[in-house]
This record gives sequence, structure tokens and C-alpha cells, in this order.
Amino acid sequence: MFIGALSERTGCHIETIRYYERIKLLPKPERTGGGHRIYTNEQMKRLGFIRRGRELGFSLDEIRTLLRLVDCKRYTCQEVKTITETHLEEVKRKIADLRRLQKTLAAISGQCKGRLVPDCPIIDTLFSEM
Amino acid sequence: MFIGALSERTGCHIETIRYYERIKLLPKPERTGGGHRIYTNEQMKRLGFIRRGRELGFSLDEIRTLLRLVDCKRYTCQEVKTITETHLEEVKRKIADLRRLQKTLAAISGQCKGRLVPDCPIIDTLFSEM
DNA sequence: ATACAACCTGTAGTCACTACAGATACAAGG
DNA sequence: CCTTGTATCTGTAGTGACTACAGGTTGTAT
Repeated sequence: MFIGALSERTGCHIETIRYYERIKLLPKPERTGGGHRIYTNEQMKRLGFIRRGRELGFSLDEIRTLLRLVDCKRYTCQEVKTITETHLEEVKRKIADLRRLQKTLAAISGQCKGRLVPDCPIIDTLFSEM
Repeated sequence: MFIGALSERTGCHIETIRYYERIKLLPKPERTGGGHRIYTNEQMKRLGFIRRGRELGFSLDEIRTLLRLVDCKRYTCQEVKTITETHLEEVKRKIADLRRLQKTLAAISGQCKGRLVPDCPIIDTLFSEM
């Protein structure tokens, strides 16, 4: 399978696949005589792992760690769970941050009547203390 | 006021202040004979505006637009409100995304018993379809 | 006069890609 | 075999919003 086919099957851009190879998340694939990359199903599975990890918001470094555990074949479920839960905590923190943001934005936006005069509570808020 | 004092008073790193100048969010300040930047209260106010905008999650580009409206002194409240509400929508979208993420992570983490065997539902999930 | 902190410029690094330019390879049709 | 056109190649630079550093200069107090 060439890189274009892999890209279509995984939904991962070609440039991104090459990028993952460059940063050693994906192993160097075989090449044709002319230099085109040839991928196996094994490598497609690995790329799928990476993409699904990304969809769950894991950083590439976290994914690298997970893959290393898998590669070593001596990972423990506990190690994996710890990474996941740490990540989950961070997601929760981000949600809390954004909800506070949402409240503030809704509040200042609500104060604003949208009139055509240069006298705006939003600008005022930004210029004064919060 | 030198850059260090400005940094302390606004809680903005020195490098960041110079960065804002470089990208023309802050005007070039006066200098001493030796080349040290000298800031006025006016500029401190402007930096405060930027920082508070950032705390509300506005991009530097959005802040640049807001500042241009302010600088022109012919902004309308409506323009400001539109930028704010667009941003608010994006914040809401991000919250929704993260909550879906949180659910999934909690689910797969919950399935994992954290035992010391190399047979982990989290890894399985990442290797199979979602 | 000296010490030393604060400041200067310029460059490169971060994360996770994305976008290009310019060259080469592959596959199909004639 | 030759042409055409798409796919792929490498390498570099750009994104956003900073951050970090090296190596040099200035301000200020003693």
C-alpha cells in the first residue's frame, strides 16, 4: 500500500504520516526501487492507534509512551491506566476553565446592547480590572 | 517605567512584552540613551487590555481587531459584540468537544482494572475502531 | 571604579501539523 | 517504447503564542 492509500484508509493526511515517521512515531517503511513508501497492515494498525489517541486528545508524547509500552510487550495495565487518568484530569480542568470563560463572556456580552455608539461595556471590561 | 517594572505590574513576561512589540500589538516605546525601553501608563493600560483579552481566550488577532477599533475611535458596539459572540460560540463548541472526550476517557478508564497483566482494555480500544 | 542586576538583540525551540517548490516515479493509454 | 498525468519524493518554511538562551551592553549603587 502506498502512502496515498494509507492516507485514505486512515483519514490521516499524507504530510502527517511523513511527519510521524520523521519524529519516529512510525517506523521507516519499506521502499520501492524508486523510493516510494510501502505500508503493511501492521503499520496501518499502528497509525490507527495514533489517530485514535489523538482523537482522545492524547499528546504525541503520551502516545509515544503508550506505543513504547506496547512495543516492549511488558506494559502493565496500571501504567496505561495512569496515563489515561492523568489525561482525563487535564481534560476536566480544561472544561472547568472554559466554563468559567463562557460565563464571563456571556455576562459581558449580555451587558452590551450593540448600539452604534462608541461606548461599549466589553471594551470597558477589557480596559479595567477583572 | 522599564520593562521589568511593566512586567511585574501586568504579570506579563518580559519576552512576551517584546514579542507583542515585534508583532505590532504594542507601539514602539521611547528609549533611554542606552536603548532601554521606557513605558508610560498609557502603554501599561494597553498591555492590560491585551492580557485580559488573552485570559478570556481571544486570539491575538481578535485582540488586534479590537484594539484597531479602539484606536480608530470609530468602533461601534455592534462590531465588538460580534467578535465576542463569535468567540463565545467557539468556547461553547470546545466545551462540548471536551465533554465528549471526558465521557469516552472515563468509560475506557473505568473498564480497566489496573491489573499487572499485559491485557488492557484501553490499549485494545486504541487498536480497534471507535 | 567596580560590581552586578537588568536590559539589549537575535535566533532557535516548542507542539502538531500544514503548505509549498521543484524534482522524480508509477501506471495506463497509444 | 513513449507520453501523459497523477502520485510521490525531499527539504524547507510557516502557523500561534510564546519561551529560552547566548553573548553583549546599560543603569545604578557602593
